[in-house]
Amino acid sequence: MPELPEVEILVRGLNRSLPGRRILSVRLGKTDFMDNPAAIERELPGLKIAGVARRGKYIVLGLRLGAADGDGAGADSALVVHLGMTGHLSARPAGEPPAAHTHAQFALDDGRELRYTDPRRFGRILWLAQEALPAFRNEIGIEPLTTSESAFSARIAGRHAGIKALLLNQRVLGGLGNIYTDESLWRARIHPQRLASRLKRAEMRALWRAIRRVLEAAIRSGGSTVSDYRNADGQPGWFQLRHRVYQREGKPCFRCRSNIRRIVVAGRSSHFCPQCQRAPRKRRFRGPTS
DNA sequence: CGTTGAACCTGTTTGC
DNA sequence: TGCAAACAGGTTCAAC
Repeated sequence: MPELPEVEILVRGLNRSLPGRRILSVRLGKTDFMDNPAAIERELPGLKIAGVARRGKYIVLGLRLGAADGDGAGADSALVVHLGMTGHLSARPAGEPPAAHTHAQFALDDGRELRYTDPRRFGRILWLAQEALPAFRNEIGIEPLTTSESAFSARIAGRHAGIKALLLNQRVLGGLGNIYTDESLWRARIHPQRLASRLKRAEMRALWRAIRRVLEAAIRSGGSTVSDYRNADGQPGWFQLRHRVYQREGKPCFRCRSNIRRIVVAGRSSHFCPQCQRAPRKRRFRGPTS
């Protein structure tokens, strides 16, 4: 469910009610997707949630030992959550029966429980001490919404790799997934199989602008709900109604009415307009020619 | 460096 | 109707 816009909307929602709450106790279910479940059970009880932030697709709950109320700055440690494909995080009344596949429950001091639910368990949960936070943040690439175009170019230009693979690489750019990669490439009129090193300067600029505009528009629409995404209040997003290519195979392009196609690029379903997004001359990895 | 395919796990949709 | 295959918002790792 989760790419940058969905995580951002969720983080904003969590930030409306979590800061200042204290974690009373922890209950874990299946823990095979957690880095160190014992540390989570040991460290979290008694800590206060200072604030909720986002880094790429990760949710970072800043935790603090002290009694001083928080503005989110200066956390002593953090609970870091990645939603994978099907993860959900929400605060529910403690008396409410947990949804199926709820694997973590954090009892709060206001009668609610912060619950993590994830049928496929492709998500990730870890606890990081303050000293480990900078290294964690550095593993993730630039933030699309708060970084300059020149920083983006520096990370992309000249690299001998497919542009789709680069945009999906979280060490290059933090937050883009399959939906927003396809949507951005369509807006920039760049074929997903193009090589980054072959992009012209104008194309790089168009791509950067497309990424930012798509992400900002998606956030304004509350994110995309393709199947089961819900925000902190349990509400779906609406940006899926504005998708131009994602899951629109065989439907007409919004610009030229050509039929949208779907091929596999970088191991992922990739949707594009064959007319607006011209294929590179030398197609990579073709079968024998006839 | 780069690419591909498989693996991780469950649920839903599609096809025969 | 029933069962199998395909597919899914993500990441990681082995192999080449």
